[in-house]
Amino acid sequence: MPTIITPKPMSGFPELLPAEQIVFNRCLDTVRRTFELFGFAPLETPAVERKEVLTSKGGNEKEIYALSRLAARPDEDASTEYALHFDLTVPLARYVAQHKEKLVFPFRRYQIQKVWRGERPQAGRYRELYQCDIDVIGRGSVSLLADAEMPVVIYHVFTAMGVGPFVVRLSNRRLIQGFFESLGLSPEQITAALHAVDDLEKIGVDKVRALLVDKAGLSPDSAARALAFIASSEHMGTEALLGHLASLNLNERFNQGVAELCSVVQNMRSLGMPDNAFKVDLSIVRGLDYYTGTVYETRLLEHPDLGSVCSGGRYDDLASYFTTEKLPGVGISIGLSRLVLRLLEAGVLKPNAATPTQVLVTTLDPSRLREYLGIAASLRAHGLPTEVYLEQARIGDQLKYASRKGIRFAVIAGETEFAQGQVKVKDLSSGFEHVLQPDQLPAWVKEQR
RNA sequence: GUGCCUUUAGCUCAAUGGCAGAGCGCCUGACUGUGGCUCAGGAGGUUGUGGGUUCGAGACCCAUAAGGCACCCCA
Repeated sequence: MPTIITPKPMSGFPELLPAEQIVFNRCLDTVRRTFELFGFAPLETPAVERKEVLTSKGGNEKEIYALSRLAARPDEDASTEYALHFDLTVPLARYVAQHKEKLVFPFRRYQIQKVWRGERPQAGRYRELYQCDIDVIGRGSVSLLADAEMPVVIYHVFTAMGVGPFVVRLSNRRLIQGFFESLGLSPEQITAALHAVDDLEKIGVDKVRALLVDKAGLSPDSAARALAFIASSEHMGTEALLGHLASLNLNERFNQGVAELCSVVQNMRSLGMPDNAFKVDLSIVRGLDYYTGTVYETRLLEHPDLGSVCSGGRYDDLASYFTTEKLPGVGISIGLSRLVLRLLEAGVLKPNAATPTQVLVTTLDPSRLREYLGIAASLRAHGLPTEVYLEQARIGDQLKYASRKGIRFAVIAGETEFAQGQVKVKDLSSGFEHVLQPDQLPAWVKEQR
């Protein structure tokens, strides 16, 4: 008796049943199709990078999975110089720096791949997950119009995916930096203050106030003014808010941030972004210091606990670790695994079939196999995913098979039908049966939808 | 890496320290050319693992593993 290895789930490495996987893949398709609709080109980089590439940004090495061989001779090292990528931005930076003479700029690419993170899994945090990124990267500069495109792409993705109501919240780091500058803060203080503001939603106003005073060194008065400034975006409409910001005229940096924000909002609207799908929110700063201008976060209104399901922003220099050439850009990223798995749990996205098969050709009479296979071939030739029931079983079991898998149509043909040169097709969702000429079958099935 | 909680049938969960159960799912039949619905029946368990206390442990104690949650982190 061989030793049985008990199969068990691996925490943080999600896997799905077919019905759910179909939903997930449909979402992947939607993302891909929409990215291409906006002219982003596909890119896939290896699952691994050299360790030195991955740690170039001073990343958290604890959370990087390194690649090693399971066994090595005593005199050799089983470890390799490779490690699994933990996001798609670092690989992109390496890729663009490496291939920049062959790429056409502005470089618009999308990338949909798994990434791996060595963190302790918890709700909505996985160790293996899909990221879907788009970026527009320039040599020297990139139009601010690209900043306006990002939320519009996301709007199209989420709308097509059917995730329910959502809002892309956006702000501008230059603006908020300018504001803190006007309070007399040093660059270091500003960085600390931005990190504090980033935590606003998570830890609440009072704790952020304390952070601003203790960590960023603001006076209680300045902290109060900062929080009031940020809160001002909460209840103001977009127009009123932008007008208000423009009237403040705090300093050059602030004014530039305001002007950028106004331009982005205006161009988003021209691109068809409806007002209820976005909101200017000054509490959005992103924790990452490499964002320099526009920043985005997206949340689902009916699932606020999910946090941001899609975020990004503008950066001055993508690949400073890999080239001296300045490559600014703007990008946004969807954490698809967290999003889709959660929406499946919540019932927002519903699986409805465990197979792509739309028509099952039953094999009522094994001696008619040639006819059955022919019917299937004809359905497939018309683009209808079709399966033939291959085992020997009673018709009841064959229909049960179709029913359990969520196959909608069953073709049933036996002595009676063949005698008339016809076939019967049954709609399992309604129980309705229809008898017709075999050559009419594909068209009939297509009509039913 | 730290803390808290959990672990009983495929799944969700019951069971005063005293016969291990239910619902759902699965299988069979009612139904030899018709799935779902209904009805009848059936299979399925070393109660995560190892030790201890006890006449007796699924329950109490210790250890351990796995899972969940929070912290940390989130490029």
